[in-house]
This record gives sequence, structure tokens and C-alpha cells, in this order.
Amino acid sequence: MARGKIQIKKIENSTNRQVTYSKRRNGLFKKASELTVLCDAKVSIIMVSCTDKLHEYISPSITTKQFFDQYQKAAGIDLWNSHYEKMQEELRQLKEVNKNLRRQIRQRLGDCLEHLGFEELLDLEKESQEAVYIIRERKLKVIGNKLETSKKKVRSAQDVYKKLMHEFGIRGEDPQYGMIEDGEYEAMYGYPPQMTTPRILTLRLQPNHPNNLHATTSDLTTYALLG
Amino acid sequence: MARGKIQIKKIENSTNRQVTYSKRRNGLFKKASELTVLCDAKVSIIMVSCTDKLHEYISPSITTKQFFDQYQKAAGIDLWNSHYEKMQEELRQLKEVNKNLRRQIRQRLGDCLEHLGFEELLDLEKESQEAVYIIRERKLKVIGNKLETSKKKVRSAQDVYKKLMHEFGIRGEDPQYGMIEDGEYEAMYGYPPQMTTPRILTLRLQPNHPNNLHATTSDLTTYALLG
DNA sequence: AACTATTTATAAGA
DNA sequence: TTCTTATAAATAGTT
Repeated sequence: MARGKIQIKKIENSTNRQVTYSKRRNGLFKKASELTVLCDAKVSIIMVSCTDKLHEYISPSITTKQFFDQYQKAAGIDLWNSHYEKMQEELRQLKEVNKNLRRQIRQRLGDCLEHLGFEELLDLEKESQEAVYIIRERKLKVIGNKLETSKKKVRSAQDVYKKLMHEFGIRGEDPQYGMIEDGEYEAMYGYPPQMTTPRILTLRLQPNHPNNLHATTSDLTTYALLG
Repeated sequence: MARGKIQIKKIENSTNRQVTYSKRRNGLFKKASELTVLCDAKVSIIMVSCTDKLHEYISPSITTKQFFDQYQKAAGIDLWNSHYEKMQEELRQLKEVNKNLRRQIRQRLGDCLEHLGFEELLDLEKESQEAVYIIRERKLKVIGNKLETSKKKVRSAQDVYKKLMHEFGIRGEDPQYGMIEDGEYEAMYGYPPQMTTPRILTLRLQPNHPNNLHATTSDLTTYALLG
């Protein structure tokens, strides 16, 4: 437009491009403001440079928000709908998953079994029974740990006691308040000696038991096919 | 600008104003598109005429929505966010709930028991065991129903058979192909008579069994308090 | 909508 | 960045 015509294509020289951007931006905004006044129009210009800087022109007597609203109304376009609908779909799906998880839990608690097929029922029984064994083992392990800790504490208390007795020189005078041996201690609190370990073994053997029903029930399904 | 300078003030002649609006609008859009190309920038122009007609220019490679988003981000204006954030919060909460439900299920399957306290472990064991009994009862009820249905079908088959035999007049000639009595039928397929009912009763009595451990374990928690 | 005299915008250089 | 200025582009008024 001056000092030589230019091709309308991207200016490769970065500095040059920046200068041109600045000049032409001012030109554009000036034209916009003239238009606003001359024609009593409302203009909004928003520009983002290639370096991601944002500039805007907005006619006086209007806000950008009003512009957005007016634009949406006039264009009949809901710019946020696609985004919004995607979120709504995600919400719907999550709620569905949630419902299923809750139903699963209820079934594992013994509720809502009516809606289950026979095979599902058998699987559920097996799974649940196995879970009970695992949970019970874990419980016994925790019990074992607690017992072990208690034993150690008792033993260290005994040591302290022993030492005190020794220091006071009253060793052996009153057997009623004497030391408690390992086995005796457990018996006192209602624990038969060696009880924990065998019990775990017993439980480990149990899982084979309920499976006996399986053979039975497969025969039954055959019955159903008779008619 | 041509054929005489003009004052930048509202053009009073309506037709004239309309013409100028149209001409200058094209000029503005042309400038905008040149700027877009020359400087690799993004431009959005939205105009509303004094007769409330809307025109827009938007650089290719960008949508008006993207523009609005970018503008909001830069300007810190919050037009839709409250609604949007509410949805996001809802999504977050649902996902959290979901996670917890999944963990609950895993625990009911015997996983992740390490993170459970002792009391929780006891409750879980009790719940799970009770669930197993309920599930097993349900299973046996279903088996019972299936058996009942099969019996009915067999009985009606017998009736048909009986009728046919009668019609052909071969009644009683070959005892080997005679009718099957109720009890005998079950025995043939490996079901001891009266098996279903007693078995359910046995299972109903079981739930009291594992509770024996509870008294035991409360004693143990007392131990822990010793130290 | 086309024309064109004139104003305005701006590319290149400082 | 800003100023300068030759020149391209835009456009007001006319047809």
C-alpha cells in the first residue's frame, strides 16, 4: 500500500510481521471505531497474535458479555452445548456404573438375588465363600500378631518383675504372685494352647466342601432341558 | 476520504448510513483477513448494525467458541463457569464414590484387607459369612423350584404315556417299560428322597457357628490394651 | 452497483 | 517503538 505493493501472504521476517501486526491492528480498530460512530453500529473485534497476545476493540455502549449473548441469540448457536452435552453424558455413564456397583455390593450382601440367573448364583456363592475364608485367615493372622505382641510385652514385664524381685531380695517367698509361664498365661485368658495354628488349617480345608453341591446342580440343569 | 473529507459522526441520512455501513464493513473484513494472513494472527469481528442485523468475520483455523474461551481466559471474565464448575464437581464426586464402591467390592472378594482395622475385619467377616448363607439358601430355593417344575413335567409326561398305553390297549404287558413312581424317579437321577429340605435346615443353623470367634477376639483386643 | 477524485492506510526506511 | 513519506488502498459522493 505504500512504497511498493505487497503480496497478501505470511510475512516471514518476524520483526517485520510484528510491526505490521501492530500497525494494521491500530488501523483496524480505527476503522471499527469510525464505523461505530458513523453508522451507529456495535462492533467487537478480538485478535490473537501469533505470539498469543490478545487485543480487543469493543464499541462503547456495549460490553463483551452482551455481545456474546446477542451473538448466541442471533446466530441461534449454542457454543457450549457440545461441551456441555459431553459432560452430561459422562455424568450419566458414571451414575450408571455407580448403580451397578451398588447392586453388586447388595448382591454380595445377600440382597436382590431374585434377579440373578442360576449360574450367576452359583458363581456368587463360590466367590463369597472363598472371600470369607480369605477374610477369616486375615483375621486370624491379625489375631496372631496381636497375641505375639502381647506375649512379648508380658515377657518383658516378667523380666522387669524378675529384676525387681531380685533387687528386693524377696525371690520365691510367695509362689502365688510368682511368674507366669507361656502356656499358663494363654490358658488363663481362655485360649487353649496351640489353638490358632490348627484352626487356620481347618479353615483352609473348608473351601472344598461347598463345591459338592456343584455336581448336583449341573444334573438339575439337565432336568430343566427335559421339557 | 474521497470526494471530500467527512466528519466522524453519525450519518443522519438513513440510506446513506446503510450504504456506508455496508461498504466499510466489507473494508473492515478485508483488512481483517489480510491481517490474518500477513501476521498469522486470529481475528474475530462481530458487528451489529443499528437495524440489529448481525455480521461476523472469523479467521479460518479457529472457531468462535475457541475465541470466546480464549477471551474469557485472558480477560478473567466468568460467563459460564459457575454452571460448568458445578458439573465438574459433580463428576469428581461421582468418580470418588465410584472408587470407594470398587474398593468395597474388592474387600468383599478378599482383596486389600491390609488397610482394614481389626473391628472392620470382624464386621466384614460376619457380613460376608451371612451373605454366603443367604446366597446358598436362595440357590437351594432355585434348585427346589427347578425340581418341582421337573416333577410336574414328568408327571404330565406320565399321564400322556398312561393315556397312550390305554388307547393302544397294551396296558401292563411289559412291566419293564411301566410307569415311574415319584420317589423312584428322584433316586434314579442320584437324588436321595427328602434331601432338599433337611439340607436347608442345616444351613440355617450354621450362621451361629462362626460367631463363636467373636467372644474370643474381644478378649484379644483387651490384651492389646495391656501394654 | 460502478466510477473516480480524494482521503486514508501503510510498507519501507530512518 | 515512532516518524516519515511515497505509494497502495479505501471510500464519499456522484452517476
